[in-house]
Amino acid sequence: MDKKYTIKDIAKMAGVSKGTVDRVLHNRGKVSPTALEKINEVLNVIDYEPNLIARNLKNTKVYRICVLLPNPEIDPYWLPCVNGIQDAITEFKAYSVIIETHYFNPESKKSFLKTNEEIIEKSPDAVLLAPLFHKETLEIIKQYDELGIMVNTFNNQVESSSIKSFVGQDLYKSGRVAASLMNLILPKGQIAIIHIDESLKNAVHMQEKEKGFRNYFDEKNLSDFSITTLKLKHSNIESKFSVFLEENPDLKGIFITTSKAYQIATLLSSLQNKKVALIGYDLIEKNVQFLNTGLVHFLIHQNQKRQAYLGVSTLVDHFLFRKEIPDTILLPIDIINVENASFYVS
Amino acid sequence: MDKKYTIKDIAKMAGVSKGTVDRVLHNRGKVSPTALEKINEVLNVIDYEPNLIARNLKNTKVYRICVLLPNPEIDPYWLPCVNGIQDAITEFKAYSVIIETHYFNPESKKSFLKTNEEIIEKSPDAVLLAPLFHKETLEIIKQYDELGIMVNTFNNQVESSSIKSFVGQDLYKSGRVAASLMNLILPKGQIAIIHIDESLKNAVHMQEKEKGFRNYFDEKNLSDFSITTLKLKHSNIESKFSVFLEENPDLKGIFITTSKAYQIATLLSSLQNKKVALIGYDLIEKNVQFLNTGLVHFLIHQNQKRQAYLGVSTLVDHFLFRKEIPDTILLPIDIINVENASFYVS
DNA sequence: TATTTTGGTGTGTTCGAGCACATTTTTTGG
DNA sequence: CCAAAAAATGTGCTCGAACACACCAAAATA
Repeated sequence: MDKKYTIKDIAKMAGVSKGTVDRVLHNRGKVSPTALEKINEVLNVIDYEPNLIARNLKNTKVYRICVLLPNPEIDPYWLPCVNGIQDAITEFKAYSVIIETHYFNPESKKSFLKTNEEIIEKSPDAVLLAPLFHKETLEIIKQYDELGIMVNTFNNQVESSSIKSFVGQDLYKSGRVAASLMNLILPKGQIAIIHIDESLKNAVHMQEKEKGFRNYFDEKNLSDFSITTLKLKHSNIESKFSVFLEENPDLKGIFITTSKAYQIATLLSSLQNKKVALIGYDLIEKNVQFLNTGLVHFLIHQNQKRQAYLGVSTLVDHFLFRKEIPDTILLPIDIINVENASFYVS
Repeated sequence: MDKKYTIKDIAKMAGVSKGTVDRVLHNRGKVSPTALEKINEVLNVIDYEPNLIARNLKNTKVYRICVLLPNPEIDPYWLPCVNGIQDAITEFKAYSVIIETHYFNPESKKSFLKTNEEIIEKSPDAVLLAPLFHKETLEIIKQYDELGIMVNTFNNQVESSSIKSFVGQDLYKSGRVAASLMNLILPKGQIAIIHIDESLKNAVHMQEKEKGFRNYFDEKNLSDFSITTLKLKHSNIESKFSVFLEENPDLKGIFITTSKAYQIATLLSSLQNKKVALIGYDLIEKNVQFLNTGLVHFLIHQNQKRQAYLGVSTLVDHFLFRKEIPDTILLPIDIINVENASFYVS
């Protein structure tokens, strides 16, 4: 159990050459029954594990992994992902992999398609993408599939047999988690679900969260609550939200399904006498600030950094160390309040 | 940026031999200023990263890492740690490391010392230990230090310059997290902090949590709360706790500082009309069951599995890949309720 | 019987870093 | 100026797996 055996050791023990052992280990045939038996006997006794380091040294192929995600300068939501990818690049720079990041404009399907064309030009071994646009994603996945390029996704789930793996969160469940926390803060009253988003690209995301949130209250038969949905865009937040507040003076809680909770918190902070429970998503700086001031009660951590990191690292582990790629990696739904936030912000 | 450069490439570019490049890279001296300059010029232009795989291949030393922790058959609290170590063993079995687990009886200082002697016999390169007994730990750490054996710790923090690293949680902060959740569940009333433990070995653990818990309420000047501490042992839980309940009929919440919340929950479940908020530690099966039935409101996840895994993996990364070992790894204080529990139980 | 085809086996080289040692060049001192 | 010492540089081997290829036998074919 102590020693690490090598092919040479096995060869010596079985009284054959390392070439024969190698043929047995890889079922390459051309081995006599006598030799096969002798080698198998040895293999049954010892616990042979091929040295991964030596195995890889011979492999001079440089694997190329392209990551495709929205430009974080346009939407800072994606900044943590870039950091996660950067971590992976640093970690794996000493190995024969090249990890490249490509940005597209999250407001433009055209940009998404164009960036994919650029990636295909580079003929990578795998791509990791944030498939914001459903229809377009299916189109380009078909192309990748034909070219034999492996496709992994993160953040958004798209059903396709050509997608090898998905890293993300169970959004429905995360809506339920938010609901359970809201239920804890409030004994009863009116709750608003607010979707803040520029385009419809996150529609599925937000809907799943809403479903989970509503389902929690439905299931519990909590008739003391009434739930309203409100859709906002950046351009109309202030006006539309103030109207909503006026029309619903008894509003007790708000669940914001995107990372823009700070925008609602900002508006509420100007109305001193308003006391509304806020639950939102993502540990971006502005949100954490409002967590500290007490205006935001809970944040749900989507851990995009780790999503992106895992998306890349499973690919690297696959190419370099022949590890299996899991179909789905669902990250835990971390509950964050002011007391434990500091351990999650990297 | 694309190609991975090798020492041979650098040698060719600088017009010298790979031996000279090697001497420059390792400051081994015996290099003329002319050669040094030529090589440095090349190094400034390209981005050389030595191939970790090749570097390690030459290193035939088999590193031995011994892990020392309480026998999980005596205290199942340690079962997740064993799983974490098992994960590490599986992951690293193809590398030149041997990871061994040694158990001691958590009730016996003698057993702790004896197991340490056994480990010293094996002359490992590093040990990872759960330092349950403070005084004894300092003793044996001295021995390890003299033998040049690296010592890392997890679960319990012990201050010593001879300890290279600690993986665990900020217990004070975790007490505060528990308090913040309790404060959310209860508007006011009496709260009990219950320590359930057979021996005093976890005294520091429990005290720190209590400190954090009390500090939260002190800081907020929440005079609507009164906090009592109760110490229990397995043998007297039932009797002592029922007496306590009778004497404190207005008890509204209980914070259990160990993983034994299920024991309190069991007792409370027999008293139907009692409605007390329970917050405890650790996602052991019985605790999660009570989370599901609603008797336990929150659990704080100490993530022992990951603690143990990280304790081992940082050592392996250090020996094999020359990674730095961080002084302290503080895992996040995960807040668990019935809705997100399933993502954390491994 | 001579020659090709197989089946079975062992040998040798490669990967990149690291280091020991051999070789060449330069410097020093008598 | 030459020998010896010192400095600088290059060569060659090693690690373990993987695979190409060389080799030798026995069997199949001409």
